[in-house]
Amino acid sequence: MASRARISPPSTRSAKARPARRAPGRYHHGDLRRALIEEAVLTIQQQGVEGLTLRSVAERLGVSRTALYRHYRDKGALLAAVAREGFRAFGDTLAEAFAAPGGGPAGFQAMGRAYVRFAVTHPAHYRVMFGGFLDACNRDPELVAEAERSFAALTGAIVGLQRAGLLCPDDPARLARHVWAVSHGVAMLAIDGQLRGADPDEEMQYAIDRLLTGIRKM
Amino acid sequence: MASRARISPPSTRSAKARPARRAPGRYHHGDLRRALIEEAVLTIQQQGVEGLTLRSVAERLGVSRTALYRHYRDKGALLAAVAREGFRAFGDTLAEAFAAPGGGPAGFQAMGRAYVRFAVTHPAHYRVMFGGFLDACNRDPELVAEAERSFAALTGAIVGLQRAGLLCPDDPARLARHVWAVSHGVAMLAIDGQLRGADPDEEMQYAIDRLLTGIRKM
DNA sequence: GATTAGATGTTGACATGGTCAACATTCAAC
DNA sequence: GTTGAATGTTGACCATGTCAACATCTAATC
Repeated sequence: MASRARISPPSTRSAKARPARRAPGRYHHGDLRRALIEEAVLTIQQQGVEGLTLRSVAERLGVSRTALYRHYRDKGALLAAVAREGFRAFGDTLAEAFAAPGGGPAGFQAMGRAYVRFAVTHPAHYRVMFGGFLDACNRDPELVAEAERSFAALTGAIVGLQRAGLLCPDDPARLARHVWAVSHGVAMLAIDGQLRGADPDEEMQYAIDRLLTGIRKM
Repeated sequence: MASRARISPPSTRSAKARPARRAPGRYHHGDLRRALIEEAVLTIQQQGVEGLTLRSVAERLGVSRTALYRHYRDKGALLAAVAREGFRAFGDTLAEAFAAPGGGPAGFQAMGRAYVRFAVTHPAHYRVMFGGFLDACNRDPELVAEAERSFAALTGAIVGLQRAGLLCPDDPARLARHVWAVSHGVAMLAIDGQLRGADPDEEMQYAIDRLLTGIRKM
């Protein structure tokens, strides 16, 4: 049950999960690499990806504006790091949600709910992960690998249900793309505030039900 | 069958749909307001929304960098205009697709296909429309009205199918949100190039089929 | 046709932001 | 302690959005 990756691991930091500023009087920060990601995430949550500036991140961490370049090639690399961390936590979340009820149909549904819940809980990560802010050059292999792992979790669950005779026998990859599209659609609308007041959790539960049984009148 | 709004009306321009540059020697452009939108769309298609700069748009139109401000309050207003035009064409496209086969189930399916086709054909518009690039302040009433009209086209189609006893009797607005989420998910994955080589049209047709009948084994 | 007000477009300037080059400080291994 | 690598700083440059002041054109009026 222990997760492999937590986005904000419980640490000695304040309850607000504020990234560590450099201790006063010290020249080195200590863990600037990590603090940069955390502060970037915070900023994105507050002001959106477009509102993210390296200078404000540096200032908030009490560090000069170019200190970042010792750890990331450029702004895109920082965003890629955010995305990579996001995919790692995302994959873990999906896998855990599926495994918790012992897999099977309950696990499948739990995974769907966890998908949207992750997006709503970590909109900054989700937006960077899927918002197309990453240049092709910034899609480092590690990032792609993490993304593949997330997708594999979904495909695996589908294959399991098919073996149990609970899902139609279409190509698992095809089914997975469809399930992903549905989840992605709900997630995007939810974090873009376009659900017209509907509750994201309930919206996704409805989507899962309709996903399984369809909307045609029986 | 005549559409109320075409995104690129057939005009005297070249086949490349290049927006008109200012005629050499002339002080006024003639229709800068419209040319700005077209050039913005072109740029977004080529370089993404983040790659859009007012200066390059102006330069491409052979106009000074601040000429834009005689027609739009700021960059956001230009994007809002792009979105508004997009929603107008989008609503028309959906309505036409539904009406062409005489409505009913065939119209519903056609509308779904048209949804994704629009996104794939006009990714720049679609991204601006749904990508969250519009500030709340830029959501002018006209834009919201056009968006509502698009959504109403979908809801209307659903109500029709319900009356014909072809769809489950859930709240039409709820059903519409679900159908929209599915379509939006496929569309976003398609224009983000995340369909792993799958054909968007076929992907959407599959989604429609599963949307109607579900993925559970019969 | 001359006048003139409003529409349209231009130039110069400024603030913000990403990034590079050169330099400073600290840490860690010897 | 010495020293090379890691880490951080300062100054500068360029691109971009935007404002203020000015220039030019169009169209309506006399």
